[in-house]
Amino acid sequence: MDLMKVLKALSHQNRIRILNLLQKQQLCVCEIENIMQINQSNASRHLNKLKQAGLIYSNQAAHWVYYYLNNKLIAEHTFLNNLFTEETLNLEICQLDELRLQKYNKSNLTCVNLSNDTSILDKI
Amino acid sequence: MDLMKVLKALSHQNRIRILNLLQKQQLCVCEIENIMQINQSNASRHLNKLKQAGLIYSNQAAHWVYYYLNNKLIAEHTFLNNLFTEETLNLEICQLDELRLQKYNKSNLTCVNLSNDTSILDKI
DNA sequence: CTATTATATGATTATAATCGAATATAATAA
DNA sequence: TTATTATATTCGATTATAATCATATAATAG
Repeated sequence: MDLMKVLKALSHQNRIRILNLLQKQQLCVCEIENIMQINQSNASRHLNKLKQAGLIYSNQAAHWVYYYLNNKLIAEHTFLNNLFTEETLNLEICQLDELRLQKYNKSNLTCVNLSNDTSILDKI
Repeated sequence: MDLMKVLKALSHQNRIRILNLLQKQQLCVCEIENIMQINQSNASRHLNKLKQAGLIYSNQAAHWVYYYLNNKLIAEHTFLNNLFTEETLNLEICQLDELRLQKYNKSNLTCVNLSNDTSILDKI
């Protein structure tokens, strides 16, 4: 692990939000985009930075690229584990993200129809 | 604690080096400057950023301003404790810093005469 | 095949962070 | 008092990072 690269990857709020969401479940770019309410290229770029730092992996399924945590790395580096389990959720914005994630999970939205109707998430 | 502010403070190598050194003992600006072999304004600015993030405190004694870790904050946030006890020392540059700190401690140099003769540290 | 869609990337601009040199400030010593 | 010293800060320049828009790529559906 390149510690400085990881610490730099952790130094932006959007990336902390992404990592916090991925703790709950793997998500594809379009899901992250809509839950976090940021645009597509912004999401994609932050994901790439996290991937370059080794914090996440990706996995393509049809059109969609799913991102998920590198749990091995996190388990091997206690400070990462503690950061994600004890700290990130205290950020208000991360709490909002989780609310939107829950709402998304309870809805009938999926990657397939998400782009047609984001009104459920917009209201949060 | 402002998590994002702390994470941003942790995202620069010089600041990680400073925190790693302060784990061992409190140090004044001129000591940090010479041990890390960076210039005075660089040292002062990074120290200020760490102070603004709440990671360190300072204490003036005569001419000299000593900086020391906010151990309470670190104890209350396990990820910080783990970062400093398990990760930073793995950085080569931090190991070199510690060698220089040891050499400094064994020498007859102090804040008072440090500026006259830094040759001991230069050689490392 | 063509059309559509999700994601990545290029190009540009905007914003933020860092740096070294010089200066300001404040403490001390003479 | 004045001179000296340690640290903080200002300045201007540079570099790094981020954001947005447009386009490229690659997968799929029809």
